[in-house]
Amino acid sequence: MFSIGVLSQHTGVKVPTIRYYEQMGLMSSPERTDGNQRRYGRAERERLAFIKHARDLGFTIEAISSLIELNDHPDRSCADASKIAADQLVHVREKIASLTRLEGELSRISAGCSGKGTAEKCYVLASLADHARCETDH
Amino acid sequence: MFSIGVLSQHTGVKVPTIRYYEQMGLMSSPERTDGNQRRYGRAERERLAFIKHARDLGFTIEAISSLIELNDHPDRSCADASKIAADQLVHVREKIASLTRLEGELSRISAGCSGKGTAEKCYVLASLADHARCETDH
DNA sequence: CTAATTGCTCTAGTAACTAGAGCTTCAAGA
DNA sequence: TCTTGAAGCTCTAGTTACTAGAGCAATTAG
Repeated sequence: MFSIGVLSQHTGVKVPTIRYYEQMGLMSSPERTDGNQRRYGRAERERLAFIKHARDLGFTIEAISSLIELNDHPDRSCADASKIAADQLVHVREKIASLTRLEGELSRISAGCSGKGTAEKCYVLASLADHARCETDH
Repeated sequence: MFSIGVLSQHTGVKVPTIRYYEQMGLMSSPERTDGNQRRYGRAERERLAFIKHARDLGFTIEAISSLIELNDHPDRSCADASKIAADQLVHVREKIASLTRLEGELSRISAGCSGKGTAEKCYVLASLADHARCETDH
């Protein structure tokens, strides 16, 4: 059994974040010492690693709740897990596409200004003021 | 002079968002009717269009404040505006890079599961439980 | 003149934490 | 055994950029 600080070091999840996950119901309430401090075991470390990995992949807390629920019931169909992962993939791809459009516009705007002139003739400011200068929708 | 609803329609910025921008100091307090309703003119519409365009490009409210400040002082150097745009470009590129890494991992994980088996053997769940299965850092 | 629409302010909620106050417990050395 | 400093506890509030809702007042079209 180890303390929340040790669990934090093992998993790379900050101490307040672990307590936050407990509050949100992602982690169940652990055992406590007589002095009311949390004590964790191997199972909890694995669950937290699962959560961290999913968060790193951009899953929401809500999605992770569903994934954990499934993980705790090995006999159920994994259709939901499959769908959650597929949805997240779509979400990430949409974000990449949208950011890539922004990147094009921004690099054009940024390249147009050396930063050595005055605000009056600044290409950055002029571009922001006049949407018609843009090449793509956004 | 037109109302906040008309300004909203002209710019595509929602009414509560316009009031929020005013509260945040991005928009200055407009004239009011005797009945205390906001009335806007051409200059305000242009400023709001500027703000919307910058928000669409992902600039923060704080960055937009600086950009507006510069826009209001045509004689100043545009070095700050240039830097803000360049920083934002870097930020967007970093995000794209990070999301692209996620996309690779997620598509691998998602492809490994048809959704037709049980949770026990689910590749999605197994992948989340075991970071060692991943090919890249994240 | 009336009714429907729009506007007003204020508070609280969203996601996923993070920071801080003020207090208690633990662990290791003297 | 005592002490002291680190770590832990709970609770509240702050972060970003809005969004939703309550309860009321003003405007405008017919």
